[in-house]
Amino acid sequence: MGCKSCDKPKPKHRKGLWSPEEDQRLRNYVLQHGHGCWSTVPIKAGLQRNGKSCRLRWINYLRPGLKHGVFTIQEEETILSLHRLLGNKWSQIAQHLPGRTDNEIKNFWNSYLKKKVMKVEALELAQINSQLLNSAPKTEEYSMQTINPNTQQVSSFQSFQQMEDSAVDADRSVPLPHAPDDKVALQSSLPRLLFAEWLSSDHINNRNFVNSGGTMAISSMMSDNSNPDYAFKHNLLRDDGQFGNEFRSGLSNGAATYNQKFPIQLEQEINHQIPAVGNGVFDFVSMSDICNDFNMTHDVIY
DNA sequence: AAATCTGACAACCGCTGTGCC
DNA sequence: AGGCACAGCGGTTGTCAGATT
Repeated sequence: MGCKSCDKPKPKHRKGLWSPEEDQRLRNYVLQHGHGCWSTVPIKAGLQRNGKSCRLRWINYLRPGLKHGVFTIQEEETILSLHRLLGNKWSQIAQHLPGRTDNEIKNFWNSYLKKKVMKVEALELAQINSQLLNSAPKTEEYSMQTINPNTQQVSSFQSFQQMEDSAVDADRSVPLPHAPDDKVALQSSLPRLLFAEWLSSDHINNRNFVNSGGTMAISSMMSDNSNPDYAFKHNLLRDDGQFGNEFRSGLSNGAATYNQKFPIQLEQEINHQIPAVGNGVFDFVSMSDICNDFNMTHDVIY
């Protein structure tokens, strides 16, 4: 004895590429009636497809207003920036590229952009290695004079434009100062580092990042959800102008260290070093300040 | 000229989230 | 509360055309 649902004859759905006639039927139907419930569309439109397939075909190919063809340089840069910010969130990336679908962007990334990024990162890594070999610091600590703002970042979260530029423009090296008086100059020359996971989708969707002078800063949304409007800015420079231990550990251990260690460490420091707040080691800043000060080409989102 | 390789794109599959009953 | 249907998403696979051997 079988159950009723099992006895239902399963309709044979066509698979594979869509024919022009199928496209025409689907287009006509949706334009006239709207899609409503997609599972009923193929029946009403007289198609041998399942609803899911119809939905996908409409969204990715037939929907009015879609762009097809080559991605522009601007679109490419947007995808790179947003991918750094959001990761493989193709639908969210697609929202910023009118006329492009998530599927199209995903394919473009997998077939072209990913390779391009990997190539540049490999180049960057080789450059870092050769610089480290050449500078040969005497101790485990990195000498302030040998740190190049373009290369002190771990390659995986460096601005794509910076990576490309740094490969051809060695003059960007900024001599790093010893004296605290030079701290401001140093801070204004260094890129900021902002982790995407600390931004809400509202910040991502609604903010334009504009330039103003910069400080070397790690900006973090507080993990305390009761205070969502404030972030913590950690300058990573002690008052003597040297990098703190956190920065050195980030440098020597790679991106994972930043990502995993800093929120915890910051919380500990917030709890135990409150007197430091406001003197240049820690500063409270609003999330909007971070967004307004952030520059997509100078600073780095990870 | 034929076989093979490669890249780009289209479509499918499986999982998750959401709303409704 | 739980089951179901549906939409949406991201990873993967299939297909095809052009390039290469």
